[in-house]
Amino acid sequence: MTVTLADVAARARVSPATVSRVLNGNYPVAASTRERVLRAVDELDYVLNGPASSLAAATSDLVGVLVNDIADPFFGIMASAAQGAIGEGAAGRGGGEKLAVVCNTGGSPARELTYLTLLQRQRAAAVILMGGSLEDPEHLTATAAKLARLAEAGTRVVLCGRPPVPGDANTAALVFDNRTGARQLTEHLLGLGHRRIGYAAGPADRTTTRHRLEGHRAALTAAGVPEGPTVRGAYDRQAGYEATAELLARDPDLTAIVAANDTVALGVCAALRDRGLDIPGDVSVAGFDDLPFSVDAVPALTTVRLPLHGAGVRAGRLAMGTEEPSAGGPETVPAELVVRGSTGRPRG
Amino acid sequence: MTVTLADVAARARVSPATVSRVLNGNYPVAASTRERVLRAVDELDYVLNGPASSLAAATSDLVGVLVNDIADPFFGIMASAAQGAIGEGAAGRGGGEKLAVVCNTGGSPARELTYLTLLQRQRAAAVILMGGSLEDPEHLTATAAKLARLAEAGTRVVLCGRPPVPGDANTAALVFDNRTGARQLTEHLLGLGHRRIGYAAGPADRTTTRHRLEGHRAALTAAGVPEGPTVRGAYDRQAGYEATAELLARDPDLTAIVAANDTVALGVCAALRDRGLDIPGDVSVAGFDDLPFSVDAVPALTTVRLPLHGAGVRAGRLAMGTEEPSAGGPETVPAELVVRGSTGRPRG
DNA sequence: TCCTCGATGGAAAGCGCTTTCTATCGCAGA
DNA sequence: TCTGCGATAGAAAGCGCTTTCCATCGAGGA
Repeated sequence: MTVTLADVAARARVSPATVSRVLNGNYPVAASTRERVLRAVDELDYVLNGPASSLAAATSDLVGVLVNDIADPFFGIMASAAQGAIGEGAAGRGGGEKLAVVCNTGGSPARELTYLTLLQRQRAAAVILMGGSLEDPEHLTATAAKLARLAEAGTRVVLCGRPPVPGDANTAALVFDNRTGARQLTEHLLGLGHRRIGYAAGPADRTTTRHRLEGHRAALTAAGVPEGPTVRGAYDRQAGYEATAELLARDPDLTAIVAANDTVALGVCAALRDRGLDIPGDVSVAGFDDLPFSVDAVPALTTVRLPLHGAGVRAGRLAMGTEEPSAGGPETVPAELVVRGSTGRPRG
Repeated sequence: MTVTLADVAARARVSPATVSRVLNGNYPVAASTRERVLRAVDELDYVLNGPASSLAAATSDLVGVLVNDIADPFFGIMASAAQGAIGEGAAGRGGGEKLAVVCNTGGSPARELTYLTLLQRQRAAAVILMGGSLEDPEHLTATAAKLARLAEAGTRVVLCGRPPVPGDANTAALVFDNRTGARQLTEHLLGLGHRRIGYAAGPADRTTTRHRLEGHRAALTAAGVPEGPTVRGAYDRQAGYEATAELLARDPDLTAIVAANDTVALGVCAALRDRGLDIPGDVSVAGFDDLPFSVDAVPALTTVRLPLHGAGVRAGRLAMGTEEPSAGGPETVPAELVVRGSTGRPRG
């Protein structure tokens, strides 16, 4: 029925061992033999049995990329970059063809753990966790334990945009400098003269949410400006829309609103427009991430750029083992303020 | 070192066979025994060896979802929906925990084939191909052959947003009604009085591009209106930006531009704005897909809505086998015209 | 000319699980 | 009390590959 290694061996008049060696290319095989084997493979249209191979070799070519929301370009861009890096890495070396797959956790801790277990089952070669995580102690512990087991079993673990597990200095980690980015953004607003700034935050208990909020507050504190209203919501446009109403209700004299990210900012803009408020004339708006559509908003969004593509590539290479993690703990991915039309001086 | 089935069996004082049966739940095991086994599993923190299991059972729990561009929400939304459906399907049944993974082909035929092979290696339970495909005869043949082999090996194949392979009536297929959607869109423009309509098309040789263009032309032909300029480009914002310059150069009196999709439309809008043209006062703009950000464009984009989420869910269920494909060939997913502010009557 | 070593190829022992095929046990029917 | 059957559990044979020994064959070196 299905063609096996043995069939190929028989056709090429060699032993199964030789076929295996030709396919894996990690053992000297005479050129003529190799060619004969490859021809047989071709003629029989043979495809290696992955499970059998993984079982015998005790490794697999699967690389898992866990993301919080695959429908969000923030993750899409990083995942795409990582997948690209993993693909080209494979092309570079001889037989290391890796299957990079992305798994969508939907931000659910349970699904995250499930995927991690499934990946562990598959004896994945590497796992990349992208994006902030829930700050629930229980989940953190469970995740840390899972990652430790994975690492122990030989799976390379890479954290990308998620703080490193405390006490575990040896898994590669890329952390986004959300704090500094957020701080610069608020400083920019402060510099323009804003003193009443609302904040449309992301979901509670998420590292990304917390870090951005901390940066925001740090800027405020440093400038001696009192903190304005803050409301929390999901990382989507509707949350931004709703947050705006709430923010304005709490302080009708707001002159600026900082959003958890660009998507939320879009919702904020929509809400403002619907109330007949001008951006940035009446209220300035700022986002975060600098996703592709941000420049197309009207007015274009002031935001903080994160080198998502670059981070994804780096994560992919770390996962492939083609690049080594930096020696001194987690690497910081810098954030860069991008000023556009959605922020301006407050009226008055 | 690593815990195996045998270890669990020893601890629970049963045979490996029994442990396997408890884990797979497809054979009667006395409640007391089952409990003892489960406790042992828990105590030893046992995780099934996927490759071994797949090898012995000749099946795996992997479901591959191939998309053209994971950074594009068009695919992100569908993939997310499919993954959700596959996850919940697993929760519903007893042990059918499936690992839905998305693979990013980047629109490259070669990568598509590579992923298909890799999935075939893994003896994937199902494969979902999302989005239009390249219309190169050679690639079509190769893909069809690959899919046939997969199906033959027991992998369920689902096409979502891609035309069915000719001559293969038995793989499940969901086809988007791009033609009708595009036609309605252009009819809408025609109804508003537009007679000089430019078209910013997607990449050549792609089914999606062709179908949308055909619908557009059909509307034009039916109305006896001559076709305006058409330029092709990628499915991204920059392509739209550049296409606009070209379109306007070819016909400075254009009163409307139809874009291949919403992302391209955003680029068109940006280009128009940069030239000081009003939308829709000077030029009307229309997109396709109705991605989430379309409503946030200013003015909000007139577009054609495709039920991406629903299609993704359906594809996921077909892949799981929890829903049967419709009997009479491929299912058509309807497109719906959504009129918003970016289209209006031409001046004069 | 004999021996040693490098280059190749084969034999065979698993990798950890699933799944027949059997064996056992207890109880209902006769 | 004996037979038979349903319900469980175990034994053992692989699933298709990788990889560690070994065996073989020439070609130099002594």
